[in-house]
Amino acid sequence: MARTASRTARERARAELTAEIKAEARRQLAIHGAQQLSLRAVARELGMASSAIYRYFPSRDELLTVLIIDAYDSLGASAEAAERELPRGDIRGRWRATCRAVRNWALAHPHEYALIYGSPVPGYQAPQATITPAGRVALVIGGVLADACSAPDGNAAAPDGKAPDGHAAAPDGKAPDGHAAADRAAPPWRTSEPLQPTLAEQAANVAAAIAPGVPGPMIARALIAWTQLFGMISFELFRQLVGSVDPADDFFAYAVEQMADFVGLP
Amino acid sequence: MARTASRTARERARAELTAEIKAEARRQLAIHGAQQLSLRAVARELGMASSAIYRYFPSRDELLTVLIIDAYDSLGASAEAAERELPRGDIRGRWRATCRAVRNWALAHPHEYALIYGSPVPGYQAPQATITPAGRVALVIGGVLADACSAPDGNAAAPDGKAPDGHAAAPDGKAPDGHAAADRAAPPWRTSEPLQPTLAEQAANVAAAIAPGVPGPMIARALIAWTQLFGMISFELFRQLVGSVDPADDFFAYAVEQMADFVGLP
DNA sequence: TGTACATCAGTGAACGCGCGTTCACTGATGTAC
DNA sequence: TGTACATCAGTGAACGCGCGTTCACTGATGTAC
Repeated sequence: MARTASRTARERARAELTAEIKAEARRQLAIHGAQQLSLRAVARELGMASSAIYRYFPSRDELLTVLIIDAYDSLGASAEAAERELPRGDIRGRWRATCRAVRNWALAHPHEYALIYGSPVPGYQAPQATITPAGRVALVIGGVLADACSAPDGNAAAPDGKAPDGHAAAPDGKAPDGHAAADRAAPPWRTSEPLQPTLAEQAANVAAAIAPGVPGPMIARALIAWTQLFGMISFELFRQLVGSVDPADDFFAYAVEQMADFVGLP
Repeated sequence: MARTASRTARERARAELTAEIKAEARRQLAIHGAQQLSLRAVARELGMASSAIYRYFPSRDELLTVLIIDAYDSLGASAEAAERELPRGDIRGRWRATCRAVRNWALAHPHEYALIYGSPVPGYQAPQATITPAGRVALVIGGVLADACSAPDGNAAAPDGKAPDGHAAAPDGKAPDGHAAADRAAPPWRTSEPLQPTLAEQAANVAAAIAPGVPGPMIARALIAWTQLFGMISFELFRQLVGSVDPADDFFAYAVEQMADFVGLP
């Protein structure tokens, strides 16, 4: 008992310092960018010898990798938490919440966003360990798409047996939030041209990985919306919208609804 | 005469070396990225003393600025050249050509693309001189939008007096390239909700700057397509599509057509 | 055309700096008996 | 509970490196008369 207590005491000290190093590294990131992340500067700021960092991270690149994984996980957790709060049947609400969570996280952590979605650090090869955390947001979106397809106005029953709430068509043929009911009657991806073979195969692979049961054209449109979402956020963060739609709040909200329509979400 | 000749001789030598320095700097950019761009390395590679560079560029940041301006100009010139080749009436062809030119340029000059559309270099503030070249592609797109609105199936006469060629509706109610004629009868931005006040104002400003006469909702949709285009290219270049739609050629072509429909181009 | 002078390109040494990483070391913390 | 030993965190000096920028200089090119 005393043994485990003291062992965990040392381990806890270690965990705390590891966290402090990461926190300071993130702070440096915010000031100087990923490529200038300096172990010496981190150590200096923490009041310890630069060589001490090597007790916690074997090299600068390892520290960078951990920061990348943490960033993906932090973003993924935000998106998951936001999406989880909505009733399963509120497909559009879940889409909206996910998009907003991504943007809010990006605005709150601009340099961590740049670290994972900006230009890659030259000479740095992202290791295997980043793949799973990098996919978390995509998985959330995939779930929304899958539920959209298996919802009552789709082609199968909702998996959780709940009816989608708050989205019955209004008597004037418009949804309560003002979207054309025609979108619901004939999802856009049903009326557009079929996909080219290569794209169809890629879409099928994506569906198998994150959105089982979702037809190819809807996946293809969702991929367009996906690149739009991150393109818009990147432009906002990297000051490419200054002079046009800056501040971008209204534009963002508009784009999220338009893309929901475009993908064919109810 | 002899005086001007000899003066231009020296000036030409200067111009040539300036170009060589920029070329070598671009090569370094491709290997190490913008932040690691080193005047010493450039000089070394050119076989001259590092101090000699200062006869041509007053500082590292000035060199970076010139590279950025060159990159915007090179991209802009590509887009303009590609778009210019198509008949004015072929709105969708011009849109397509512009999008393709942007992607092709990005694939051919990935590090220059990263320099202008990647994460900003920390501590580097883009000077005034970059603004005009940065807007060239946007101007091309603006022209396409403006012509789309003043075309015969729009609400005014084509400004150059030429009728759009090759885009008469086919008898089956489909356009020759398979897009639903409904798009043409009622452009999507006519049926969607009105814009929020802030967004409407921003759209009006954008229209005034690059696409006179284009209605706000079409501008807003074009801005969505704009961010989609660059988001897609950035994801392709920054290896964010690996595992889904990589290679991205088919996906790109698909997205370009879908976005043309989305914006409401004939 | 020839000479005296001014301009300019390019040199090489030096400045002061920060970096990642290694290494032999000191002390404190934890473990086994 | 106390002692002998092993493990581990943290130190400080040193390694070799590359960087941006300055400066006094040499020699070639251009200019004025």
